[in-house]
Amino acid sequence: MKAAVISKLGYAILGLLQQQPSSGYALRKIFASTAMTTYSDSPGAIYPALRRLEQQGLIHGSIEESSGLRRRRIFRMTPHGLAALKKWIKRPLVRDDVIRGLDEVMLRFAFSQQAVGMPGSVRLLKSLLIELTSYLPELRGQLTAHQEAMPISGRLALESGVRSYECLLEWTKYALASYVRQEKMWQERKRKGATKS
Amino acid sequence: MKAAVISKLGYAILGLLQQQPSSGYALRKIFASTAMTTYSDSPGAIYPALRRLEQQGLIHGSIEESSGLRRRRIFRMTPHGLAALKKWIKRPLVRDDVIRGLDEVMLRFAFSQQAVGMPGSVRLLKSLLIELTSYLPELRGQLTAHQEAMPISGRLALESGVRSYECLLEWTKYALASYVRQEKMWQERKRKGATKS
DNA sequence: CGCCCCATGTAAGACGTTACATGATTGA
DNA sequence: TCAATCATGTAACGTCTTACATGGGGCG
Repeated sequence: MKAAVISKLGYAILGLLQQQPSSGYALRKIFASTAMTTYSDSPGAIYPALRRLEQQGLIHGSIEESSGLRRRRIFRMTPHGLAALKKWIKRPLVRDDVIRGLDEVMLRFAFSQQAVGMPGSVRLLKSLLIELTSYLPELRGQLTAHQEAMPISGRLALESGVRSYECLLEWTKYALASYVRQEKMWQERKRKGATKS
Repeated sequence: MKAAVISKLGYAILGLLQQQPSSGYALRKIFASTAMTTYSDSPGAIYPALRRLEQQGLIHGSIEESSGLRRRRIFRMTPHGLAALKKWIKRPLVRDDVIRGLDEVMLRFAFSQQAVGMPGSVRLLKSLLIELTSYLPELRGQLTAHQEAMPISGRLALESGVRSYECLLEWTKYALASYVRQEKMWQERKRKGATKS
């Protein structure tokens, strides 16, 4: 069995289709207009990506004739697609994900709640926390080690990297805290509901 | 005349060669071991990139026989290469650079001081400041607008984006301030030197 | 009628990834 | 002598970019 290889754009599409079935054009608009602008909205990227996903049996497009407009293909996620999405989100975080693929990690997190539930989101955050706390000192070390040999702009650029990771670490803690809060509220509601009934 | 198209990796190489002539292998080690790990250290990326740059006349490699090891090609930047690097760094910042190509902007800044001097670095920072201050409110607007419709993890992911831009804005101000400080010191030294002589 | 938006697609080309190939030198 | 490191390269493959093509529908 071939390990289904799916591009980042592919996962972004899968995640969006999980939220609701959409046409290629609707996806393009999402990529073009929302904060997901990091992903390509060009037809030359999206339509081939959709075809690949369909050939892998992860999504399925059906022609919708109802509206008077040109035929539109609405894509839906298949059970296989959902499984692939879950697997991707649950994949253990490694150092390399944090260094070279942070945007992909954030994408996984963004879709995590719907796909694997709150415990899954929390797991992802916790391993992100671990990776960040192990990587940051190393990066700071590079800064102090090389700062003599670098022009000011080089040092500042490196500092910007350190800062952005520090910022992300803060966010991770904040996100975890808000999940804890959420869970407490949920428990509370459950308790109240139990006493009432 | 063809507009020399240079990839991000190409510019990264140009910038490093500006600092000092290096072999392909040395460049690979830099990409593999320093904070520049975002750029590929695979030979399949670097050697073709070097060849392209050489064909465009931006760098020139000369075989160094001296050491007993296998022949090594040391690449040096040509005047054309320096011109291309400067042009790239001076290129006006647009919204899109900030949204889709922040890492490239940081790369430009990192090399700016050596290539175009402190005034060039400051110019880059100032336009980054402008773009960020115009983009951030828009991004925050998206957050408030869509937050009802998103799962918590989606909202948090978007918040992480907002925060990282806020963090970058802070850094930009900090970097600008340290250039101002630097300039003051420089003026100071000049004044003292003048009184002494 | 011309123009813009909806909506889908294809083709050429550039670039990076992965994997393989080569070969010399150093050290266990 | 076997493995690791230095050092350069090539080939197949996948994906994105850019640009073009097509065609219906609404609007001034």
